[in-house]
Amino acid sequence: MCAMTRPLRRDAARNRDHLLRAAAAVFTEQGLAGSLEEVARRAGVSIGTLYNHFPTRDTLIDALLPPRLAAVDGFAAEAAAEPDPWLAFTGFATNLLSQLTKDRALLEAFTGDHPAAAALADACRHGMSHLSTVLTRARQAGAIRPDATDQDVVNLLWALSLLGETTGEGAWRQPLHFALDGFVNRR
Amino acid sequence: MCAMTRPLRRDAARNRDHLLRAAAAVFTEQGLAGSLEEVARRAGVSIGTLYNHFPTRDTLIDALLPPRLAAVDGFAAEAAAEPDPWLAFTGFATNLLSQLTKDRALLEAFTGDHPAAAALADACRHGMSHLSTVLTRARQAGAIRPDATDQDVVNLLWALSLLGETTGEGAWRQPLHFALDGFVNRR
DNA sequence: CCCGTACCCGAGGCACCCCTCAAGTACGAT
DNA sequence: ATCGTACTTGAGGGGTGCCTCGGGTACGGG
Repeated sequence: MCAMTRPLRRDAARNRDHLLRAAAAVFTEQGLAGSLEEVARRAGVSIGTLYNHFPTRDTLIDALLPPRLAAVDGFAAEAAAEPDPWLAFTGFATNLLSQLTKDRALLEAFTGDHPAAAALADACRHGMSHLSTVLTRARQAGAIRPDATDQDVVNLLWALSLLGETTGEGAWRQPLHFALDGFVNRR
Repeated sequence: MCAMTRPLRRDAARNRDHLLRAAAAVFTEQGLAGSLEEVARRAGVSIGTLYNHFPTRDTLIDALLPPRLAAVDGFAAEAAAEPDPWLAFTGFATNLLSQLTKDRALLEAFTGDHPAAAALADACRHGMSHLSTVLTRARQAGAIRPDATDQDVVNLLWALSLLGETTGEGAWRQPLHFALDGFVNRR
């Protein structure tokens, strides 16, 4: 926990850094099940070295994902600052999707395709609670139809994320726009 | 083309049948990139025999998918018989999704994940034209918002299919219901 | 019943991946 | 400059999958 461990030797620190960068690239492209040998190759390092630094795939994932979660926290803050609860919700949804479709690893982390590591499970719950907050506000303001559950919204966003992952840029934007219209409360 | 080829020997016909059944199961579970050795194993046949009957993966796929397309044609007929253009559309969409989420191979065929065989490309265009027909009717009746393109609808359905494939049964039904509401024309 | 041949088998070559470990390298404290 | 050791290396064993091909099996016409 605390930084009581001796600092890494310079070459080791460099290698670890290269590995993390390479893993980010490979996981973003191939998902969390991407090839570790490919990671080592791209890092310019032997496969043995990869296993020295990260004994299991999950330790690598855990070292990699936390930074990316900052983005989601940022979206939540942005949503909290938006006075209109409906706009807060749609803005959050759009931001989240744009993030998830850019990064296959993040999507798999959120959707739990991988029996991954501790930090990951936390992250997932964290993101969900942000979404839940935004939704609750919209619901209390009467902006969202009352028969729509949190899970329905999650499923819609999840679906469009999967689409974005396979089609690449932007195919999800119009559908999201129309679909969200279907969640408006028309008393 | 015509059945000028000598009929198969009895054991060969049996093996071919077993292979097709096994392939259907494996492709439905694992997608069109599923293991051919697994197919041979489940068919109770050697891998060599599989390659005797189907020299490439695509010949196997082509022999397998056409029957399943009948279902989609049926949905289109049902939609044509429905007097209300909006109900025709939503019914068709629901039926299509329920089919695509049951069969990963069919979904991949439609979404073109696989650089597959001739019959498949036809099938895809065929299904699209059915959808286009239903949509055009709804649009001409003024039931659907005019700024929604065919592609937007396709993308939404595609997205929910992907969701259904990963979550299994039913997670797409409510989201589809709400999302379609967003496509209603509220002049 | 017999034989030609249509068909089947499965070992084996190739490629990729996971993970380990004994031997070698190079960092940095002295 | 020297040496202990933290770190790196890459061959290698085990696994899975694709596809081929030479030898064996059994079907069915005669």
